[in-house]
Amino acid sequence: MTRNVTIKDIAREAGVSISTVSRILNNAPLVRGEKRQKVLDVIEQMGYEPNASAQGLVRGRSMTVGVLTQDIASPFYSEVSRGIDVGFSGTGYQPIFVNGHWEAQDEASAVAALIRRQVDGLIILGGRLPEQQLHALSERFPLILIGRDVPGLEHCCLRVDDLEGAYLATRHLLDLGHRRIAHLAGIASHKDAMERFEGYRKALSEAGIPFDPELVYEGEFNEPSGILAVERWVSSGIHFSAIFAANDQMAYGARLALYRRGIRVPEDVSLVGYDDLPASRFALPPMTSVHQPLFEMGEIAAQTLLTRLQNNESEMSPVSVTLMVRESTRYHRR
Amino acid sequence: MTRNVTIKDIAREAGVSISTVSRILNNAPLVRGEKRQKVLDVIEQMGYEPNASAQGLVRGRSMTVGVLTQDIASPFYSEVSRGIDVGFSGTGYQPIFVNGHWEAQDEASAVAALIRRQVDGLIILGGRLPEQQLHALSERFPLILIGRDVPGLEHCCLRVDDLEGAYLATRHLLDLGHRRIAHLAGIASHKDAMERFEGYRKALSEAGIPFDPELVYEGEFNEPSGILAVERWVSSGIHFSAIFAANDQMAYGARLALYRRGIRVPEDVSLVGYDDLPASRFALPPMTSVHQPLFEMGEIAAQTLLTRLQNNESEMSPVSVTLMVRESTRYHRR
DNA sequence: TTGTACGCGTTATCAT
DNA sequence: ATGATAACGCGTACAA
Repeated sequence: MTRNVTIKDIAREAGVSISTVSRILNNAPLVRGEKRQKVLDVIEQMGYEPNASAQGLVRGRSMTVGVLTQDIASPFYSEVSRGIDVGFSGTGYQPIFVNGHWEAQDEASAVAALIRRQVDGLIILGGRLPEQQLHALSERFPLILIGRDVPGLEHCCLRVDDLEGAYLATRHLLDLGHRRIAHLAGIASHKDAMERFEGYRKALSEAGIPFDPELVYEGEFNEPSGILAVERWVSSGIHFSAIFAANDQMAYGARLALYRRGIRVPEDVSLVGYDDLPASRFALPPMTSVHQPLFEMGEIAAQTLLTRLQNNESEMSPVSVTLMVRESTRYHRR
Repeated sequence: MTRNVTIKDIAREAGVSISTVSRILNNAPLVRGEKRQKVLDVIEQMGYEPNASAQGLVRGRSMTVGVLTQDIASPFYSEVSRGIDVGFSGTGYQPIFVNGHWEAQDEASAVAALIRRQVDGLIILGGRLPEQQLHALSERFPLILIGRDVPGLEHCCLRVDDLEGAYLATRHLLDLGHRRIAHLAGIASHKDAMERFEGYRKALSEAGIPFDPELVYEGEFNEPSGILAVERWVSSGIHFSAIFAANDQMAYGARLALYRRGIRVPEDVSLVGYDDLPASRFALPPMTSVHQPLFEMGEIAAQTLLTRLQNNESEMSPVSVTLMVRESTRYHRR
């Protein structure tokens, strides 16, 4: 509606040239004290804010970074996003969040939108963009990949050891005496889902327990999948004393289905999730889960990108997973 | 790293002038078919993307809208954000999300950042910006306010009737025969918290039940508050057969505290939440809650802003709340 | 110490 | 049908 105030307006009002105003704004050293104060007053009074587009155009840097997430409303991504947000706050860089919905098509157009907006760097969470495109992107600007593992882009990838996390979870159940451990797997095309599956199998085989495909259900990383899995197992008469879910949301669904069947947790069945979402601390009972430092991962991604934007090399601090043992798991009496 | 491809590059490569390229990009009608194809090929091959900053500068519109939320990771805000995101997808407008953390200071600087980025419109969710500043903002560009009720800006405010929602919830419990209904209130400085409190009192007084301040606990809209409230009530020997929480997160905390005390839901105590977060459908037991159409509110906000950006007047469709009755509430036997 | 003038990439208004 | 050119708001090399 109202036109924005420009440097030219300030200059006219203060009776100086635009370059003087510009210099004051960028606090260059050579400006007379008196005139300086006058101009600052006018800026304050007129409510001037510099035009970032124009600044970006002339400086060649937009001071924005793009963040491609897959689902803005998923508790998983929003924790990471919060870390990214905090990591950039006060740095002058503004993160712009866009959604890819796990569709290479959507992701590509979202990235195109970011490029049009001249982002200086890019953080990508998960997704299905072809590796070739990721390589191309890393040529254009600093790139951070979370939850992907791309050959040749190792220095860009912030990875957590999903196999290790799943191994820890399964091992924990084994140590408690469980032998029939069901696995609520994630979407097969997601790399992390497959690695968690691998970790599960690794722990099993180490313990000398034969793998039973009947105990595996491929879910979609959401609550209804967990319900369906339990329904399937129970109605098929498949026995199990524990469930390891590839993420917390599926575990929540499984928890509800068990409740409906009158199967108690942890008295009858132990339950382990993955992600350790904030809600898991308040689940009934508080749920054992593999903790990924989501918030910290966001912060690390932001900080690493930041140093690379300043043309400094930097290693990416590795992050490790830990098993948060709570009350949804207990000893299995033979 | 690599410089971006510009129109000038395309023009040189295709052997035409920059105005021709620009015309083709904006599909102006008057371009020769042969030359046109040649240019399109070059654009495709060089991977050109228009510079949105430059476009914004000359057009006076940045095609971005600002969204000021308070906490990017809260399930409440992320549902609304998702609606906003969907509402703008495919419109050419790009929403930029920033966080205010419920601090007028942070909010003001976040808004300033958005103004520097030349947003064409603004959506503000909650927050504590002084009404005077909101008025000033509404002078600059189309403004939508969610969860606030500012005198003089009624046409900008997307409100849900919090008093009505709380009334419905409390009334539901009264209809089930409950007489001692505890209220887990929200932060007193939040308008919606106070309205929910009012709705609770209104239902009570209509039913001829005297208000008992002992039954009210002021929480902070998070899970630990719910735990503390129940601890306080139970340890003080205060009797109640139902709890109405001013949001779902506090209800989750209360649920856990009841569980720890061996108090069953709904057999011993009925529990009603507010917000109807996605997780409430999968709570143990699935939780009765006041549903606000968060996603739809985001969509409505986006659509309304969109039409106003095109200088069309538009009323804001009102949204209504509904009580989702699930399994955490049941009849109270006298 | 301060002002003038150019260029960033794009669109739009002129000529041609 | 196409090409030169003036803006848009800002930073900065250069001139004064």
